[in-house]
Amino acid sequence: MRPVHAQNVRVATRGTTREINRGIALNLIRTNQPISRADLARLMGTRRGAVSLLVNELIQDEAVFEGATGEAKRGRKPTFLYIDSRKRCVVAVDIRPTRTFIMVTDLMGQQLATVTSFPTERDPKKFVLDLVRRIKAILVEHKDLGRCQGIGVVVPGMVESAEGRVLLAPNLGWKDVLLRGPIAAAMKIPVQIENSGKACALAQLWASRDAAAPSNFAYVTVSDGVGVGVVMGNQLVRGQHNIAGEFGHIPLNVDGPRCGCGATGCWEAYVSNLATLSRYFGRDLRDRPLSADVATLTVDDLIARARGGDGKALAALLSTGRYLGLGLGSVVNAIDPSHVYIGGEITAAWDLIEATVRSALAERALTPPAGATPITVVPPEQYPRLRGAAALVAAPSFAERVVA
Amino acid sequence: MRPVHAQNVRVATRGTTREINRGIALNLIRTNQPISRADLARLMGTRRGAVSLLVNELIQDEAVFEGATGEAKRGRKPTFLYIDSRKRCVVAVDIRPTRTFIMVTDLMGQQLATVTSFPTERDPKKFVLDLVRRIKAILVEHKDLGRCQGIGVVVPGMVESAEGRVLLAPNLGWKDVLLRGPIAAAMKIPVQIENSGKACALAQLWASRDAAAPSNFAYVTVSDGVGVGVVMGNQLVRGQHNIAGEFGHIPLNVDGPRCGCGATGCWEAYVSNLATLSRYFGRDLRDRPLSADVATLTVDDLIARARGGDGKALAALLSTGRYLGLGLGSVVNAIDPSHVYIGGEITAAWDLIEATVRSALAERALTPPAGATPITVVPPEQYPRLRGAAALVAAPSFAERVVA
DNA sequence: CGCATTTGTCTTTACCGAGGACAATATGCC
DNA sequence: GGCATATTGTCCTCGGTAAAGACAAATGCG
Repeated sequence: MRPVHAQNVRVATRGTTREINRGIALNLIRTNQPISRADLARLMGTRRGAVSLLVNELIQDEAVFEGATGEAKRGRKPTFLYIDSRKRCVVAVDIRPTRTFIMVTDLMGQQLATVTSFPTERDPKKFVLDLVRRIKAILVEHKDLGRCQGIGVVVPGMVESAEGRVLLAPNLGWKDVLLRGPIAAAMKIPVQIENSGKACALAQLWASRDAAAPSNFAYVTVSDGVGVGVVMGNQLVRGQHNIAGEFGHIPLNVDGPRCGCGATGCWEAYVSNLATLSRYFGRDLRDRPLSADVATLTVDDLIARARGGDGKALAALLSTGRYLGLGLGSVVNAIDPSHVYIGGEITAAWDLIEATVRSALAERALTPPAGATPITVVPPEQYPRLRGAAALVAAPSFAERVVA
Repeated sequence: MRPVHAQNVRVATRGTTREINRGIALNLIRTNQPISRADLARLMGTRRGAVSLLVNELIQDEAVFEGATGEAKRGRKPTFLYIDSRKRCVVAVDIRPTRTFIMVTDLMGQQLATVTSFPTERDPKKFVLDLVRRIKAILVEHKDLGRCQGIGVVVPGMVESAEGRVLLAPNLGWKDVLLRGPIAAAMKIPVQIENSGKACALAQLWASRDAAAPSNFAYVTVSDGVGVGVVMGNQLVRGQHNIAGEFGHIPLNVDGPRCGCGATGCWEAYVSNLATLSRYFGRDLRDRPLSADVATLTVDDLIARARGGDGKALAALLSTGRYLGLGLGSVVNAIDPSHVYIGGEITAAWDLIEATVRSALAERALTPPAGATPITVVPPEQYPRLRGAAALVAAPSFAERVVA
């Protein structure tokens, strides 16, 4: 139920029907490829004749191509249709406090080359120069991947979309950094910047291949910070300033520890990697200088120690698990998702902490079904952030027309 | 950006263009009435001929009627079009812990008769009998209002939409109460049940008459409990189980006071009317038995005492104001609304607490613009809950067709 | 009264899906 | 191999719709 306003309206014209169906056909090919015209017609509930015209238009535009003929039990063999991602690629960039990662994918988000990484230069100007140089090198090296359609960049912080500006990324030490312009100018390719949580949610949304996939979900990334991407009604929630989903800075306790954002007792201050490690060492690691052993220990190491019998390590993880569950309670109560995805280093210890997380969530959820909201862990090997960065570029070309 | 799935798809047919434009025309008439066909054509950016056909169809269906001819500087005078709400009415019901309110409106949500109220019967079965009897009496008394199109009921609690079941309304003492079926069966009229916060948000959404009105906002009702209705992209956010927006049970402090929902430190436990009064009296009013003076004091009385110079009363209100602002910080961080509406008894003291609320909000908001999110107070005299109940019935008939 | 202006209707044209016919292609049974 | 059957993809006609513009009706002004 959505009211229509004068300035919003996009009146349907003679071509609107075609436009809508073209988008539907393209997306059904994307999610069901390989698929024949006849099957497409069945999925769409329309005539083969109509579908043929749509498909031929898509082929003309090089959005789709005809591949091999498929097999059929009886009758004429079908011609399979595929999204045409030949000779095109997308560069995905994941900026993280210590290292930055680059991956090349096709328009479907499939990885085309090995992931490379380099230390993150903290000075924004130097960083951009460094990044551009490395992307150019990769594209020259992989000329076979075709023309680069765009660059998607994810950042652990708040991003303003219109200008591609990083408003605030405490863990990077960036504030009000204009990223898109410089990169786009140097590369002469469209560039998209987005918060990592939102990008992961977008990738998850676009990875779904059937209607059974959740259409209301939250994607929670737990790393140096906590980012949450929210999808409602198959749409990424951005909010007024593109900073919706900052559940990481909703309090567990307003009288709690100070957080990098300036407030106190944020969820992030309880469950970030630094918070987990701080609990293990029994002191706040933000207080510098760090001793050498402390500085190099990672959450992965901590998990290894916990598995190796280190009781203190396990206790720190379980404590994080409990806070993670309590915060998930806030997410569930606020948006009532059908599913929650969790990414980040802590997921490697999921078998150790799941029960704790679940019971803490159930404590705060308002109804038993909400407390039992399914949780899926996304392992780092799937590169959720980089897939999200790729989706920033690839997804819009499949975007549905918004009516009215 | 929204992917299309096989089972979701609604392929555009020959009639889809018309269907879309019919909806647009109907909504433009609603938000701009009185309006002529020619003006409508200009708003829609289409030809008068096309609009005429649409409008005549709407007139045929009795959705729109031709009223008086308007004035024009030169040329032929236009025929004004209006939404046809003649001989139709909607019954709005607001169930609250102590009293239940009934109002009769037209399809535009305009009040048609005086608001009546009666004590809320706590036993659901008896309540339904009582309510049905009273609604029937009102409809008999006001035969001139025309045929009742439906009954909208708002409840301070979580509502399951499919069956019209109240899942949990702690302040009413209701749990898993089937409301819609019994009322609909007795009245033989469609009945809609909804959470009061969601309904208020819906009414606010539908009351907007131009595109400048916020399309992302939160409506916070602070009374016996705290309800929040969230609108994103001109659409009410319901979530998977229709319990999205329960910010009232997001913690300010997980180690805080016990809340009616079973958890601890919920926002509601800090800012509900009972919490405010408890602070004033210096003890938890949920602990019975109540002494006579305590039981009858309302928040309105407390505000009067504060204005009369009662320092303790003012302190209690300011304390509530601070917690209100901290909780609003969570709302702002989670959904980044362009606007926040606040309703409830506490709004009568807005001039006393606004500064406190705003500074607490700014403390927790992540960016200065987010901290400065506009807040509008909706006074009780506008009957926001009853307008929301009416919108439950009236809004769907103007609902936009959802494509794909 | 004649002219300009505006409204609302009507006619023609073009676009597109619905429906169905049809050729091409493949399998299985005789 | 020949024939019936099934399936795919194309083609043609029909009906619904907006686009474009002509036109009559209504109104004010000189």
